[in-house]
Amino acid sequence: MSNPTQRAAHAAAGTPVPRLAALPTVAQLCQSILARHQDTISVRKPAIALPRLQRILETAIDLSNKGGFQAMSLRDLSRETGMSAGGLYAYFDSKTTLLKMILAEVTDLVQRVLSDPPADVTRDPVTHLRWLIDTHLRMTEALLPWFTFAFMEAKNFPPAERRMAIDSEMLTESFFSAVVLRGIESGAFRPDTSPLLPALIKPLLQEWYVKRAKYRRRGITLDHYSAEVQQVVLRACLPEGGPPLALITRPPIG
Amino acid sequence: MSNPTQRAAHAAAGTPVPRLAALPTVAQLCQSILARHQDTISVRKPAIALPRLQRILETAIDLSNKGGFQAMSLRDLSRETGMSAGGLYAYFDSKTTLLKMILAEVTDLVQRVLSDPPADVTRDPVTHLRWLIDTHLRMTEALLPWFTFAFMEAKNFPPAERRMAIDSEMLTESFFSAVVLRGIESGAFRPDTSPLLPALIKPLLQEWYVKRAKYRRRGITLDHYSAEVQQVVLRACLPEGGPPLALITRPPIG
DNA sequence: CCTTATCGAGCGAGCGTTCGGTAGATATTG
DNA sequence: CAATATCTACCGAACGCTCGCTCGATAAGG
Repeated sequence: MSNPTQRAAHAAAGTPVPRLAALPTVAQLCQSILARHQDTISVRKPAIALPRLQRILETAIDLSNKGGFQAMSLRDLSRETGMSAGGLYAYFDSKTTLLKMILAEVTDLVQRVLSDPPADVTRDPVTHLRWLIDTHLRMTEALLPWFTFAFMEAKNFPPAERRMAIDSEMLTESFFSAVVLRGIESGAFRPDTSPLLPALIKPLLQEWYVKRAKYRRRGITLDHYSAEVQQVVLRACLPEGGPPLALITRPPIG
Repeated sequence: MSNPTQRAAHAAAGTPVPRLAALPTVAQLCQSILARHQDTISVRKPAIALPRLQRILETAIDLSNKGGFQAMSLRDLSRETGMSAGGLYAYFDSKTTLLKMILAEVTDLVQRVLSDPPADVTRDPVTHLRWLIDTHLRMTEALLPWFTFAFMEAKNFPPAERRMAIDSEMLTESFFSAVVLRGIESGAFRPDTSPLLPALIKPLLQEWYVKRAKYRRRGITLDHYSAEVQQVVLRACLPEGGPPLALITRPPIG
């Protein structure tokens, strides 16, 4: 597959990527949403508001993920949550607000997680790039319904929210852009690395959660998928004669 | 960027990819739809039916592409086409049928075009793979609103249509799979080429028409994008030491 | 007993769809 | 070739229904 010389060179590229910091739980996301919407949520006691809000959001996401947000009626949501139509309106003032709650939280989460890499990751661009890819994949895996929702609904937005979704995407791309640029400057990446590469990474990451069922059916694990995407991306930007990329995989979680 | 030895090797990989056969015009697509739905379209004279149907479909696609198919009411469509609500129903028997008309035509088109490569393209896997990528991109570019529609609406389908969309996607992937496999067998591609690679190509092609506005804003041309995707894909499956991939571009149309 | 949280019937608007009606083109007839 | 009959393509008001949302009534806890 590769000669020993290649195997010896660029050994750093084979180093395991550190695991991402602990992701927030769904309850923590809901707490954040609750805090952000104090003025529109009329229920005051957190002990009551938090579990109710969580149930509403999770149910709304579930219902939306089959058939779309528009197709989910508040009667559906009422039946499925066990709350009345009026009761729901203690937690949001319009159906659109409900959508914005979820979306804002997801985009905020992406920014928070990707902008906070462990110190030892940022030392070299190869590790940093691999960390970004792997972390994004693991984050979407852990909160799959939330990201599926965000992806599926972002397209049919009123202009204001659409703009928010676009900005969020640009931000994600900018994380990849920055690392690729740094890699080129430091000589770790080939100088003729395509400036389009950062834009091409995003759809490869989205593919994982958008087509999740397909990869589950085929028995592809997250570790496997992550390694393959890292491989494709690194082959596009690393100089030739590097280490055998097939060996680049993440250590099992533990 | 690359040494002369590399430049000499695998010269075939730098050969221009033949252009795709002429794509159908929108009028031809509508004619095909008209033929396929003779029994549900009650207007008999083609001289009347064809331009009307085309106006209806193009308007429906346009309206759907801002806000989604569900959000487009038949009153909107009626106003925008200048036809009455009842008049529209001479061309489809339900709103869902309208959607199916467009979708079936798009998936059929993909199959027809991708399964019919020029003879000289199929000789070697590298050229064939590049032709598939380039042709898919050019097809979606030529019929951008149709593909945007198909992509955006495929998600929120009733089970039967959803299955159709999935099958269509699998078919597209199978074109890439077949070529990659043939390339591995013939020794043109590295034997450890990821079996996931064909699945990863699709999102890179979708990216072009889904985010068309973004690339237009950045001044990225189709030729440029096509070349970059070819580069990323080929780097993932070609053995090292091949020709300088940056030189692989398509000849200008003309 | 007042505050807080929830209920659920009901409102107006808008949806996809239908259907009786009609103008104009086309065919038939004497 | 005029007169009549038929048909074609379309109109648009109206129907039944579901939607997001409201609001007065009600229940529960301190």
